[in-house]
Amino acid sequence: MSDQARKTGARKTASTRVRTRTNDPDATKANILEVATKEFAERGFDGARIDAIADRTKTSKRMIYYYFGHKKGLYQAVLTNYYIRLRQAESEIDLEDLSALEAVEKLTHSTFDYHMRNADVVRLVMVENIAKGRHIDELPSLDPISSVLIKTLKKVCQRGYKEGVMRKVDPTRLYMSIAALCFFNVSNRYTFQKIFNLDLISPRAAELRKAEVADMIIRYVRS
Amino acid sequence: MSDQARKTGARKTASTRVRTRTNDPDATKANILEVATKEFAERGFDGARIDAIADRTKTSKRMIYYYFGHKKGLYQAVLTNYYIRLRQAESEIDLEDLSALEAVEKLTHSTFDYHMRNADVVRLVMVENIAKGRHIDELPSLDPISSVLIKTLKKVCQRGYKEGVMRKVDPTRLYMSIAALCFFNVSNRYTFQKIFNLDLISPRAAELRKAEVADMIIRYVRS
DNA sequence: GCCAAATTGTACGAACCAGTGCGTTTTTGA
DNA sequence: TCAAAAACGCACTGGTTCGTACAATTTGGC
Repeated sequence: MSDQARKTGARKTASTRVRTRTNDPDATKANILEVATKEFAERGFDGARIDAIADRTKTSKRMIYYYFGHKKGLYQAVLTNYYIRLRQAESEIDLEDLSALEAVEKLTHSTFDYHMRNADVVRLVMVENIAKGRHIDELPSLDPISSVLIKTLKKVCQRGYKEGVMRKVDPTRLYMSIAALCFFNVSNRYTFQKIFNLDLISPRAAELRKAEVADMIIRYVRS
Repeated sequence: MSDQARKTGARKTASTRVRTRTNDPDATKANILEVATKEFAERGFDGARIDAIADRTKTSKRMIYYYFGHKKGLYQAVLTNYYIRLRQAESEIDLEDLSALEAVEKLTHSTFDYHMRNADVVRLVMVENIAKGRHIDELPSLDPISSVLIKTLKKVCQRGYKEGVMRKVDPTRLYMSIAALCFFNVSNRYTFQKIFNLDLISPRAAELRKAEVADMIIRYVRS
């Protein structure tokens, strides 16, 4: 884990120094973020309790305010942190060595698995959308364009089109469809299960649905 | 509007009597529900403020508690009310006179439009899923099975299969896919727009996406 | 070793908010 | 007409929760 490296280490200003300290701000911050992520994902922005976060942290409430200023600042830090992790996960998907259709299938499978495994990320996104994106809008750092994933997918789409196995499809909109199908399974779990009495959680049901989603995407893109 | 009828009228016990009254509990309740729906959809369960609801109501906070007991009770009433309206909207879709594929297409279009037009309903569902369905679980009245929509869709699927124009597909899972694609556009509007810089709201973009979604569904079901 | 700056702990305050006590008006049924 | 029940309004409270004042400790540079 790169968290470990961060804990005993590097500052932005003096990046290679290694220190052992009892006051360890980076570790403390990381610890707070981890706990806060769970709390915000679990209860939403307004439902989240700073005291509850503080209790589960190795440190105190005072530190939360020291490092993150306000509840909103903490939440925004959680969001930023989540996007960093998401990009990492995305960039780890290797589609180069596959045929175009196989690449689309693998991407769909990976996206599905990622959403299933990271329900708290899905919930965070829901929370932010309920807030109408007002927190994420204030974050200057995330430049909207630089999504590695879309670039990769674009290449795949172009390759598939040239080889004649795929129709011409817009990569961003294709990804939106993939994301929609993968996201829904996690995001709408509780209501859909209640209303339609359908298992969405068990590993077996998940595998079945994953295949179904991939099938749907493949049928959509192939010529 | 049937609200108007309700305002000047009928009780469960004495159903045909017409009264003019200054104390009008049914209108008051309906008014509270309407305002509460907006507030809960806008701010989530924890973010919603009873005082804010009361202010926008024709009546007072005391009345909210008189009729609905607690915040939770009010929220559950809002949920129930929403499901009643949803079923109504569903039952108004007529697929009988269409060919199987046309029926699937029309259902997709209708579902898409419904979600676009009723963003507050979408938000309510998100809110309830953030709450892990704990409120909806306590509602005894909604029997999970009786979804008119699924029954209709089942007939369509069987018809299409017999006629050889459709593959064999499970109607509930098909509806899940339709719902996922339609829901996402509204639910993840803000974050998706921010990250991928994609218009999701304008009528033109909506029409385009609607056609795309329907296309995807049709390609999935046809043989 | 010593000082300024960076960290951390404790206890508290002020605002906010769900929910209520109590009194008043309106309606219903006889 | 009258009493009981239902519908309504005002003002308040008790608990919760974000955020902070203040004091104490630790660290890095000299």
